[in-house]
Amino acid sequence: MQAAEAEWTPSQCRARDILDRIGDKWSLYVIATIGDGTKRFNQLKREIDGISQRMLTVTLRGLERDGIVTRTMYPVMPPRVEYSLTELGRTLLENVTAFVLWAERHVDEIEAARARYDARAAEEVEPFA
Amino acid sequence: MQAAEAEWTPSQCRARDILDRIGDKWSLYVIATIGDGTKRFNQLKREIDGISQRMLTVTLRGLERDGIVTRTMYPVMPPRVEYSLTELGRTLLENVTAFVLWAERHVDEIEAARARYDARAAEEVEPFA
DNA sequence: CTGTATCCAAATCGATACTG
DNA sequence: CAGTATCGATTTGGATACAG
Repeated sequence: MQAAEAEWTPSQCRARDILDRIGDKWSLYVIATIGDGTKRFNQLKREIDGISQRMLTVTLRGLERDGIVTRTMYPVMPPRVEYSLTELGRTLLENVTAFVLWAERHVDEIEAARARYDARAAEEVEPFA
Repeated sequence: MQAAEAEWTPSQCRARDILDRIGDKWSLYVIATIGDGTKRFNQLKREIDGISQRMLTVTLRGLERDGIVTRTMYPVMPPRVEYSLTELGRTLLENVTAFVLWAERHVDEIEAARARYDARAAEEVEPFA
């Protein structure tokens, strides 16, 4: 397709499906919320605003499959399951944290940019109303 | 909503909608593909594998609105439009790049983890087949 | 070339009910 | 408590047609 394209692009490399996974709706939050510690299922559910039981399960399974999260089940009643990051997961956590910090640092700047953009768009519709 | 929640979690902070934006399907690739340079619309479309015209437009508008991408239009025929990162966008690019590099560095490890997980899952269905 | 508009298919997601 | 199963609503996204 892009045989003439000598340059490397992220969307064409082998890491694509890994990037896609992290780019899903919840993985980033799950990783950030587990953090350095150990968390139980419902604890995560409470702390991640808006996530449904289903999506937490699906996301955790995906991260477990990728070797980013470990799942430890204690065969007691009621069941107790603990999640924490693997060593690999903790290297990813550094990136996630950097990213969250970036967002925090620039939240005002971005909201201002949005306001400017929206005002500009409204103006173009009604220039001098 | 979460007034009783004293603890800070990334999913409840003001940066939430910013993180959500970057976590969409294409933003990361668009940012990485524009990179330090300047790219035209169809150039991006060619280099980002699998993106449709519609989604490239939608993603670029979102990034432009957030002040991450600038759009420069030359009023010629045929139209020529160039996209590049703003200063803010370039600070984000650093995070994106770190993230892409992380994925590249660990792609083998993750694929191995996936294979292990899948083998394990198959085993549990047919323990000694 | 760089879009916008419309329509439709598919994936995603949340609510609910149920299980060990 | 920690899930699984199912279903319907919503969202997303691709294909197509068309415009400046």
